[in-house]
Amino acid sequence: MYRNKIPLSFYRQDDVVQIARELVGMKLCTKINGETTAAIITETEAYCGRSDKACHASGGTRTSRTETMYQAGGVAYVYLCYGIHHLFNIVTNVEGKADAVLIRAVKPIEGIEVILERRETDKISPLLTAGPGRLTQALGITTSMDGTSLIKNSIWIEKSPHDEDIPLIATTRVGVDYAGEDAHLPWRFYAKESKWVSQK
DNA sequence: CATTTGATGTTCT
DNA sequence: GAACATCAAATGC
Repeated sequence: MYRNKIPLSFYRQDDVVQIARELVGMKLCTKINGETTAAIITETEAYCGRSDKACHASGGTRTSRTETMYQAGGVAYVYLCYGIHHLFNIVTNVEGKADAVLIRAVKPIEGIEVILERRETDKISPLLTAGPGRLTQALGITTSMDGTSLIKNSIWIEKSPHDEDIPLIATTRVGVDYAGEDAHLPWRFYAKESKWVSQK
């Protein structure tokens, strides 16, 4: 069942923007307290530690929070946003280069009942998992998973059969107005035909 | 419908 | 003390 797991070599490539593009359509899986959930990634954003003012690690600043991003690609970077929401990122590139891809929206495909329970609702709609704070709650991802390897069996990503040739929209990232010029970079990607995205 | 506001914790000034 | 990669509920048309 785990044979389609994405290898570390994928995460350690240099071009974080290209990785963000390729992640759309792949399958994000979690297994927490014995409960497995899985969802197709529909929306991502790229953050580049060296040149991008929107990145927490811009300009090479290292803090205890961002230290995870400086690890070699293939681990989870999870941090708390606005004191409430856990945001899930995938660390990329080699050790010392702090790049990451934020997962902003997914479409649930396995473990729907568990997801409904975690979200405290009984309605299946994009409100369930479209939005960076929503999908982490739905899949059970919290800051305690910060630094977790993506080739182990609590969080991982698999290739899914239909992840080629999905029409993508490239546009500007959300909520990064403070980043000046870098706020205009077209580093947000989402599946054009999917309803499971955070906003158009 | 659109817009505003309260919740809430970690980081940095 | 301010800012922050957000969400949901409340308020204003």
